[in-house]
Amino acid sequence: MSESPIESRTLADKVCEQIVTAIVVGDIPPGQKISEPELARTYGISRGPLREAMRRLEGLRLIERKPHVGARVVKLSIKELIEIYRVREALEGMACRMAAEFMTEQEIDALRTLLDEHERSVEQLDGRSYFQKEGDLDFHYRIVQGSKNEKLLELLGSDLYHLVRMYRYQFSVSSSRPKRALKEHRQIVDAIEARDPELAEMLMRRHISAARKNIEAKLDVAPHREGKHG
Amino acid sequence: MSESPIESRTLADKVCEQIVTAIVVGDIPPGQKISEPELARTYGISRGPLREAMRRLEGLRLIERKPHVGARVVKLSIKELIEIYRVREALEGMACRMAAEFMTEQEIDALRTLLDEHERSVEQLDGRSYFQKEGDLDFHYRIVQGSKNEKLLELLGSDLYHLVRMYRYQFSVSSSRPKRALKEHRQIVDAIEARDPELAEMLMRRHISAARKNIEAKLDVAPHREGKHG
DNA sequence: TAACTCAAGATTGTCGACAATCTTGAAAGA
DNA sequence: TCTTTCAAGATTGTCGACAATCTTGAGTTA
Repeated sequence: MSESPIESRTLADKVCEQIVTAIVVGDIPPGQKISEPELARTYGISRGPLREAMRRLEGLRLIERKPHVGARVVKLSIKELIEIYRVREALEGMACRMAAEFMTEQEIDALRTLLDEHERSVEQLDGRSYFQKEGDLDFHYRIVQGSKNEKLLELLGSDLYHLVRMYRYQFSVSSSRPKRALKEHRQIVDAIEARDPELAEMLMRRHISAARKNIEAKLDVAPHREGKHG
Repeated sequence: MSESPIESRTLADKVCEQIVTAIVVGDIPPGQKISEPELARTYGISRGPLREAMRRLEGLRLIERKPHVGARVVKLSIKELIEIYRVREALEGMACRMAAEFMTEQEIDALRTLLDEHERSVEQLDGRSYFQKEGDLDFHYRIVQGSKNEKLLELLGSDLYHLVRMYRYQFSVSSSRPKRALKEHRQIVDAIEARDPELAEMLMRRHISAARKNIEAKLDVAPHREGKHG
């Protein structure tokens, strides 16, 4: 099945992946204008595949293009971050509901194992490094997988995933209360294991909603106004 | 501001729009393999912009590409249709909740006017033509706009919109009970006007969930199995 | 007869060059 | 001095051609 490391991935795909990482971790800063010939030289390819990669980045909402003007890396705003949390609340709530129906026992066990690892990580490292970044995303990603709904996986796992990572890296937004978050994660797994879709959805929505409100409070954002300048 | 009919839309954009319509209404049938040189000749452009357009179609999930093999129009399946309804239930539910908070009085009035038009359409045409296709989408689209959440608008209005239209055209899926649907629409607007987010979300979710269950029952789909051959 | 090999054809991926558009900086005029 | 105009430069959009890969059909062999 997966023994042949299919190198038939096209140049555009590989370069796209590299640029995604470069943007997410901040090597290419937000707001930066992107010069096609320059980037093409940087990655040693022609403008053709580079433009294909950029079109894909546009689909991921990581860059914005204007005809005859050029492309620039999106600049993150608090407003958009809040909006994304609303979307996640809706989508991941539904995913959690369906995970309570369709997740297999093995997947649930693996989820518990993951939470045990997180607990050790929280205790040892005072909850700084892993858990707050990729680890938390791991948990959420697995639940989305457990929903067995490929559309949800596409939207959350492919479209929003990179943006969420970008925010975490650049704004250092993270649960800021790892132990509380971990406890909520355990409650969610309990609900899934109990095959209680209603409860599972409610807990996930509260979990994400709490994170959003935490950010709103921290950054003193009036939630009912549309702050144009972040 | 908006007096100059900016024709600076690129070739790829215009052709992309044409191909979207061609796919949605079935001029290019599902499963059809797409030949780049042929399509390029058809629309009188070169392969360069055509490939850009196709990359965009891929982002809209209207075609699927495999490296070195080619692209083909997605073939719709009942399974995917059901999945989309789940996504819509989650996303439009949230949109409706937020619309109850942020929609302006003018927008609510316009929504009522739209429903009046729908009612006439339902009475006169026995609910066949307009209401069952674009009209219903109008209603849902306006509520998403009313949420004032641009991410929701992106996901529902740009990404899922064309797929939903495609299903409507090709499977003739429509509420099949226009009067019932219209009544539910009115209830939703009532909740929005009453500024009751909880109720608004619940009604919208029930509205979409009912449509999904209706399809499942009609097409005799076991909702808990993953039917591979649609 | 069935399965395998391989070569011809077609298709996609990639490249470099030209044309159209936008941005800039300086020069001219009020 | 400030505003306007315009031309040079750079950047993006478009095109045609070449290279790499896949698909196909015929031919060969067990």
